[in-house]
Amino acid sequence: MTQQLQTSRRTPLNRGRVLAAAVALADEVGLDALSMRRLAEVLGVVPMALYKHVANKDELLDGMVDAVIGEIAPVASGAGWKIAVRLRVLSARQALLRHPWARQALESRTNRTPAVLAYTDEFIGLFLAGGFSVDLTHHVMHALGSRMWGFTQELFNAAASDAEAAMPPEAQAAMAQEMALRYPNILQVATAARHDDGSVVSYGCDDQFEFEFALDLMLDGFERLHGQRWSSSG
Amino acid sequence: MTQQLQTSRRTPLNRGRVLAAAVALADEVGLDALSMRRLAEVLGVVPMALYKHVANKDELLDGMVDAVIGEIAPVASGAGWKIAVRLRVLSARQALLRHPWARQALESRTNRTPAVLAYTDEFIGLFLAGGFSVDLTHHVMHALGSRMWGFTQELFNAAASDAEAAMPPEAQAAMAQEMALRYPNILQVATAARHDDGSVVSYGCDDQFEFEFALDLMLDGFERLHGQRWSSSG
DNA sequence: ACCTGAACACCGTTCAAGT
DNA sequence: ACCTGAACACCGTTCAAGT
Repeated sequence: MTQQLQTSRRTPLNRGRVLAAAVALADEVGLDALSMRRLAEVLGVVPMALYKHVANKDELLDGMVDAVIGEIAPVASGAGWKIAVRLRVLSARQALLRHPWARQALESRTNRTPAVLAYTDEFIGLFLAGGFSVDLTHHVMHALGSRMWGFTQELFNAAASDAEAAMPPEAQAAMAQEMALRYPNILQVATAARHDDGSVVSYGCDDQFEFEFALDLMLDGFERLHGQRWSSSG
Repeated sequence: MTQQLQTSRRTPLNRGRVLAAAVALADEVGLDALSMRRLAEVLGVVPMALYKHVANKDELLDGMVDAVIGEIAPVASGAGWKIAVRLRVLSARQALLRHPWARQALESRTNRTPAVLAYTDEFIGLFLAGGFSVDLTHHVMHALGSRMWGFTQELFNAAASDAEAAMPPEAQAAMAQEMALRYPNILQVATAARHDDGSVVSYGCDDQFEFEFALDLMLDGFERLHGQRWSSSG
């Protein structure tokens, strides 16, 4: 504690140290618990000291997002567009999975940082290099949306089924009965899909499988449209 | 002001009035500016008075989401699964477009309210009634994700291009030149796609077209898999 | 039964001052 | 050049008290 404070005093703050500490703190406590004041405390510094290195909290978040994007593997060379896009998306997914807060940060940002723009530009380049028209590429990018970053909005998040797992058995049974009565279709689909846990809702699915299922569905669709020289004007 | 306060005193608060006021306030000022304290002020009441009608802010947000879901048109009867799903999604989209904050609220929620579950259950029912296997329906629901609610994560949001539109012409020109040098692919795709405004980034697109393009791409994919009796196990 | 007042433990950020 | 202290204008929420 005192040790850390002294170390901090010795080596002065800089933008890189602030961002690295912010990423580490968010990894540990989540994005909602990341405050300027708490970050300052970790760095052994008074809150206002941070404002010499980042303009405000928004810029801090931008810097954190850029750091995560820096972890995405570069484009595979020599592969066809479909394989290259697939690898890039799955690599982005790995980086985002290492920093669970990054998805929320990416969603909340206005997102025009150089790293975001560079990633997007390279991504578009994969389709153009594959012979896609500018027109089709544009719609394809919209259709992919956040899937470009390796994530999508899931139906229900993990927190709910974690809470369910913590419930006493009789409460779980009562919930299952209630679900069966009121929401029979959900129960059917969820029960068929459950893998490791016995949750009533559709968590405990193989997220990676679901993600690739949807990604491949879209890529196959893009391939088909490209093959038939699809155009939005006709 | 005094008038409003007196009216509020006459008719006591109840959950419905609190929720209606919250929806109206969020419509007006956005979700980030919606605070318990500000809502109380609008209702001419002290902040703590709200806590007799909603347990906390999370429950308030759940109630607001439920109110928006209540605006979604009921399922079309007698149509095939593809048309019924399409109509339902586009109706949800209309409801969400009327309340721009609802998307953010829906994303942030743990989302297990009765209204969310009921909507999801009916939605799943459309595929099952269309003859989809439980297995395929499960993956299809994951693939749709938030598209079920009529929205998807866009690449860049409107705020950025609004800011750009407010920039002086020479600054816009400088930005275009910078984009051309650094991000030529983005510029190409964005320039080809611009409709009404002259923005350098990909806003000013026809959102409705883009949404339906992606939705139909997925529905066509689902139809194809269903037709070939696709199963995840083989 | 319903509402209030005061308080607690937080936020992000500005401003003037220190070294 | 970099950091600090005090302050401002906010949050959500608890608790004991009022009517």
